[in-house]
Amino acid sequence: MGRVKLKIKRLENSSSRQVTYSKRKAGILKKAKELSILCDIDLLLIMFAPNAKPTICIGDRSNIEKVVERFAQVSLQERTKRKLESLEALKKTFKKLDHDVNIQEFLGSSEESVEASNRGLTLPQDVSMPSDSKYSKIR
Amino acid sequence: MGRVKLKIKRLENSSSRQVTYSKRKAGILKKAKELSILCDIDLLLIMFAPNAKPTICIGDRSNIEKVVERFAQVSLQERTKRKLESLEALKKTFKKLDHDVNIQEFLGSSEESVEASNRGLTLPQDVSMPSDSKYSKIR
DNA sequence: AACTATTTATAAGA
DNA sequence: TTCTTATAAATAGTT
Repeated sequence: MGRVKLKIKRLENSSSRQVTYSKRKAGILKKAKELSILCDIDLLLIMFAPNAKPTICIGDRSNIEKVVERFAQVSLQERTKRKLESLEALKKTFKKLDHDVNIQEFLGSSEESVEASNRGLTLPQDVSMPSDSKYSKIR
Repeated sequence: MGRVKLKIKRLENSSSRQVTYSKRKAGILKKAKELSILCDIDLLLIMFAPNAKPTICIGDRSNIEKVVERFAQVSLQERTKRKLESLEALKKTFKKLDHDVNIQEFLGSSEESVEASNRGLTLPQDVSMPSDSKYSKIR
């Protein structure tokens, strides 16, 4: 939205990146809060901008620890599956809602991974954290 | 957006709540992904709808465990502060972007809590989880 | 699942 | 940073 259509790729100009972050952060916080109220859901949104304090938003239904606990209850395999499902949903959304398609490069192809996940196979190494580990432990 | 302006309160009709959740979930996932790409930030969004599988979205910059770990690194006091800051930002946003004000009831008054948090005092009981606890432990 | 009238978010500019 | 405004995008109710 705005005077021109924005290409969805990293904004290279540092100051416009900052300005865009401020505006869009406010927008997504609003959306998150509205969604949690309208649809009565638990929700957690965390944003870590470089050189900035983290921004944390939770739904009205619960406190942040409860949401993190619920997340921790989700098994590694399940988490991977959910992430891939969201990716698939995103692809659909970008196809439907966008006139443009250039963001789809970022989404990549994950059909194989989804299948693998459904069979419980070939989980990527970089998400192989046991579901009962201490998240606070630095690796 | 839409034919009429929606009041931001729990949708009591179960089926319209479902429909709204589907639509807005897709919208916020898209927003989250765009923000993470445009502004190059770590981001985690989790939504738990009743009777539905959790929806998980992460930014392009990192894997989900990294984001949770970073969150775990944030101290209890800091987390409380960040949440309250987001609340304040939300209030501003709703004042600016909305013509309506009825959501502000939900946001409540937290100025006192922010001050208390700044002094490191009177943290609410319901967020009093030690930062080094295991999140996976059920309470 | 689609459509479309409207509201809402936001990119650029002041 | 804050406000304004033109325009793009999201979405509520409808089909």
